[in-house]
Amino acid sequence: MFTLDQARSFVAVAEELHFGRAAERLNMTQPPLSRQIQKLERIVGVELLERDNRSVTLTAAGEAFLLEARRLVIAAERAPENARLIASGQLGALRIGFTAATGFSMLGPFLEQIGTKLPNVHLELTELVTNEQITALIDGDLDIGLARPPFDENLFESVLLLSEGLFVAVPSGHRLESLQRDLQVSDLADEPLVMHSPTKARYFYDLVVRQIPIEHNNVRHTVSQILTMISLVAAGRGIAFVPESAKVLGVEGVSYLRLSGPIEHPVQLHAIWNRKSRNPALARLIQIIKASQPD
Amino acid sequence: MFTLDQARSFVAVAEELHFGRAAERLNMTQPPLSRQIQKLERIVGVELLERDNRSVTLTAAGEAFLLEARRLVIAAERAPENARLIASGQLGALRIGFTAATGFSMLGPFLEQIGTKLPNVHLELTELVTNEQITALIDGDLDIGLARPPFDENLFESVLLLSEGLFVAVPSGHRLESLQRDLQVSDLADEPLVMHSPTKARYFYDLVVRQIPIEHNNVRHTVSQILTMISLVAAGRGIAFVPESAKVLGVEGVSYLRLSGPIEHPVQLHAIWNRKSRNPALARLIQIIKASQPD
DNA sequence: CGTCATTACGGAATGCGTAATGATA
DNA sequence: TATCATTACGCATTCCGTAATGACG
Repeated sequence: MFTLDQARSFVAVAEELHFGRAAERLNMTQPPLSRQIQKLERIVGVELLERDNRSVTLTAAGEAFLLEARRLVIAAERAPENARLIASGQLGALRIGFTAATGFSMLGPFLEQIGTKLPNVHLELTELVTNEQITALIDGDLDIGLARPPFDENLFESVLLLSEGLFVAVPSGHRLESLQRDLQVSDLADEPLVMHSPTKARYFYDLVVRQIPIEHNNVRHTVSQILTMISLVAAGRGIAFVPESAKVLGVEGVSYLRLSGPIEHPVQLHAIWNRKSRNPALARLIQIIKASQPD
Repeated sequence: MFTLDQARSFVAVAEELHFGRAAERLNMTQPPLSRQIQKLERIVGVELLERDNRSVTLTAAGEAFLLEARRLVIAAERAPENARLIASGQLGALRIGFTAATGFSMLGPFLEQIGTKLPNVHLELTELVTNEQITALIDGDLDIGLARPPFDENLFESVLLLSEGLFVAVPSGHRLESLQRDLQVSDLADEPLVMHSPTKARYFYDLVVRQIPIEHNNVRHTVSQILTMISLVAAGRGIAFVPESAKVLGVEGVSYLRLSGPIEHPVQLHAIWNRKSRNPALARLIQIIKASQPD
């Protein structure tokens, strides 16, 4: 097989139609150039140039080969470009997992920021609950997740993106609404509840249970998605504990009441990624996240 | 710039994900392969493979570069193919000149034959009188012509393709037609003539003059193209000397009468080409012509 | 200890540049 | 004789293969 150098040499000679000038252009002397062309012709098995000692001409075969050689040289010169961009994280793909709740608050600005800073990185979005994100991250099916704690510190690194208040969603016109103040835990006794699934929405479940003594008799439904909860609240099936960002869901017939508690913003959202990930675009994204969240 | 060998090496390693097997596939030992990959990575400026001493994995950049490298290697392997085909005359283009008269007899079968034997050679056709063909052949604007003698033997080589009888074209119902036999030169005395141009259709002019004592007073028109002549004959402007193949023109109101002479088939058609031509497709065509016309 | 990639080293091949040769107008 | 491609030759570099080393389960 011939060499890219030979192809480049041939292109130069074919364009100059003069070994001397071509050699100059290639920063070499004529003799080695002459030999390279001869070698190329031997490899291709065809006379590419007609030298009649006064002028150099392309043969018909040479003309065809010139096109191929040029394409080849150009392709070779450009080949590393993408690889370099990908390695620097400026080009590539990021597979982002997010929970339904984040989809309505955090996700938009988050993607906006990535899109601005990494315009050539393709973003692939998947809605997954935290647990699903964890396994996807472990399996390498996801690059980064927007999820709730806790995470295994050995496997994952994370950054706190957002803390927000815990609210109580009630059907519009509910008696609690008329209190006209932040709710206390004691206000909620005996209220029928739409609760989080202790397995699929463990974070919220634990968060709520930690703050409020739940009467399990009051639990009417157990669901895993915020939107489902709120729909059930709207349908008058009970009240539910939701993050402040659930307000933007804009479901009709639901009011949101702040719940007082020991921590002002107990509901946390983290960006989380696998420490083993080798995706350069992720590394880049992490830099960006850390730079904009310096805590 | 990296080497095609390095690209090929990389493709092998990336596909095998194992230096040992890749080396085997490349018919070499591991150490040089390892070095080639390192060198490639240094040139590209990026880590393409992740070696963790138990397994080899592609990095994101390596994955992108693999695609480029594969394309490059394949393109390089195929590049000589067309050049070789062109050099052997099996691919390329032939610019063929022909006279109007040949267009109606010889040209069809001639092209048919080329098309069968050289299916991948593009045929470009131009209608030119012999003189124009000669200059086009000299200028390199034509590869081969179908023309009438004489040719400069120093510049051109030629092969006799066809000899045919000389006929007299007369308006239908002409008195000569009623003779019911081949015409003699003496039959034509005092007939008004549509004659060939001594410059543009020199071959026919000379041919006719050599055989028949032309009374220049009888010459009504001087034209260069057979079809024009016959149209004038049909219009009753006189009689004309034409090759037998003119019959197939099928002009209404014209009859063709054989003219006896010293030579039975005095009208010759040659394939003619420039000895200096370097078009391999022409060389191939000449072989074919000579093989089918062994004289 | 076995596997597999990498480094160390010696010898062969490749490839450059300078000098000489050859061919052509 | 001048120009330009090609061959001759010596030297530096590249690159292979064998052998040794290193990392990891």
